[in-house]
Amino acid sequence: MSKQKPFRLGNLQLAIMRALWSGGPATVADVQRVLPDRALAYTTVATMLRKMEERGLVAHDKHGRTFVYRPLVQQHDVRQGMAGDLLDRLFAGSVSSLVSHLLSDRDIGRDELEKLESLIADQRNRQ
Amino acid sequence: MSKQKPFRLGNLQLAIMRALWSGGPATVADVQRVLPDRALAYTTVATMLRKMEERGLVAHDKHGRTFVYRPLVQQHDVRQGMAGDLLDRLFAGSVSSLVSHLLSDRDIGRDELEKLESLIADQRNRQ
DNA sequence: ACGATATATCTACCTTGGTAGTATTACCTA
DNA sequence: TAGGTAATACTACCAAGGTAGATATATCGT
Repeated sequence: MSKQKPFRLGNLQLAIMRALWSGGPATVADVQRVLPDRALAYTTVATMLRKMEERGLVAHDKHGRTFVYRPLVQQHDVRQGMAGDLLDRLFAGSVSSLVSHLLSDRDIGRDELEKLESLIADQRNRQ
Repeated sequence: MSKQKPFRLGNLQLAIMRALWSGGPATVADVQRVLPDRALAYTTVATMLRKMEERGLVAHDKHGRTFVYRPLVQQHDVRQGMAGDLLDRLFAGSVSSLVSHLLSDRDIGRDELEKLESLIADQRNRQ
């Protein structure tokens, strides 16, 4: 578990990964269409996907002459990497400190709170 | 509260901010000396501090002809900004989802768990 | 068969973080 | 007062994220 380097993804790269994770393999046009609000040029998306392929984040298969991209890294790993990175760099590894900041800044619903409670209860039983 | 743009700080910038937050106002030499392991050239630190001043992250006063830098942004705000940013970009705002990833990836001590519990209890009572 | 459209490739540019060398200037000390 | 030291200023460079234009090419509908 947990030894890949910490996946420092930019905003656009993350948006693209999200699109691929949730929507499955997609062409450049697909990704462009699904990208939220941001009206990006087709070539911008194409260029970004090419750069991401170089970095090993995605891969493509050819359907006819069209590239169909798919994610190579899993959402879980990216989440793990980036969250752990932030935790260490900004909160010295203290989860409670991180959560404390989040709770004080945001409105958290009752259901979220309940989920948190049961997460912690589970963790307790596990130790 | 919470409307400043999301403070995207790099690694070195964060390290420098941490030094200023915890050690108080400092000269370039101070910061260089205190920076962990990384043996950076004096001018590297100086350049970074100048760039950070342009961005409004720090400011300096003159003691004689020596610059003494101090933080302009608070640790709390940076934490808030970066944590909230990550939360939205990667976990669709779900704190429980973030915590779930963190708990499954790391060894959390009993004391941390207890702090988390009481944080959540407090939040419950507040609603 | 032809033209419009979709697709991919290539190239270029800007910004920011990061790193540092060189040059200049002020200051202190012998 | 001359020379070393420490500080700032200036400039340059690289990598990566992001953005897109221009160009070439394939494909599809009429």
